[in-house]
Amino acid sequence: MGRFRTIPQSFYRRSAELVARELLGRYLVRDLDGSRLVLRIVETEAYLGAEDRASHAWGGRRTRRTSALFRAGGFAYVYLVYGMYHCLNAVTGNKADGGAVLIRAGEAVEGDDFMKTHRSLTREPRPGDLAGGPGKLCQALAIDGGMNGTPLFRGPLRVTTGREVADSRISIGPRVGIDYAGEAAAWPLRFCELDNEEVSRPRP
DNA sequence: CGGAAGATCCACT
DNA sequence: GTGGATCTTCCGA
Repeated sequence: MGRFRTIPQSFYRRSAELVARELLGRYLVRDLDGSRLVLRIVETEAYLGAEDRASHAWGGRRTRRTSALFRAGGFAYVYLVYGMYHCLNAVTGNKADGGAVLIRAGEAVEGDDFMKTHRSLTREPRPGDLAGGPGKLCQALAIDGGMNGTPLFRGPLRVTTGREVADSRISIGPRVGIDYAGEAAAWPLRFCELDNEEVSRPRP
């Protein structure tokens, strides 16, 4: 039995809020060209689906872009933001729920040299440089739209067990970059490991 | 069919 | 702290 044991699909078939909290401390493993890159997840955000104005599934709208979001929990939802960066989500709940967890930041555990290359960093990485934000994280692991809809419970991009982060070590705050979402903008659905340097700005 | 906006990041002042 | 990059997607006309 290896160090990184893949988490089964059933883990994701629960509420986005719960999955977001419990993804902290788990490992995101990426197989690429015979190498293995591993990030420990330190920041997530839950998106609740139809009732959540910040969610791409708001109002139940289902478009070409968001179709993966309406699958059963456990699949990746990857989309392009601002024409330049990709964001990785884990779909949660049951089919057609529209819930998801945005994986916002991680700390490198294996393969940091590859991540550094993927991020086009020349100098020595400072805290947050490698994967301290959703766009950076996807660059570090070479994740793009081609991984949209792929399973996270098997295959070249997957989530594995890891030491659980205690409640007392989790800070909770409003989500980032969703000021347009009205009331939902204030909902406490962002989860970070307390005092972790890789967490993105603004630090809660 | 046009326009606006976006779950971001970086360089610059 | 501010603005620019960059382009797909979506909605309204």
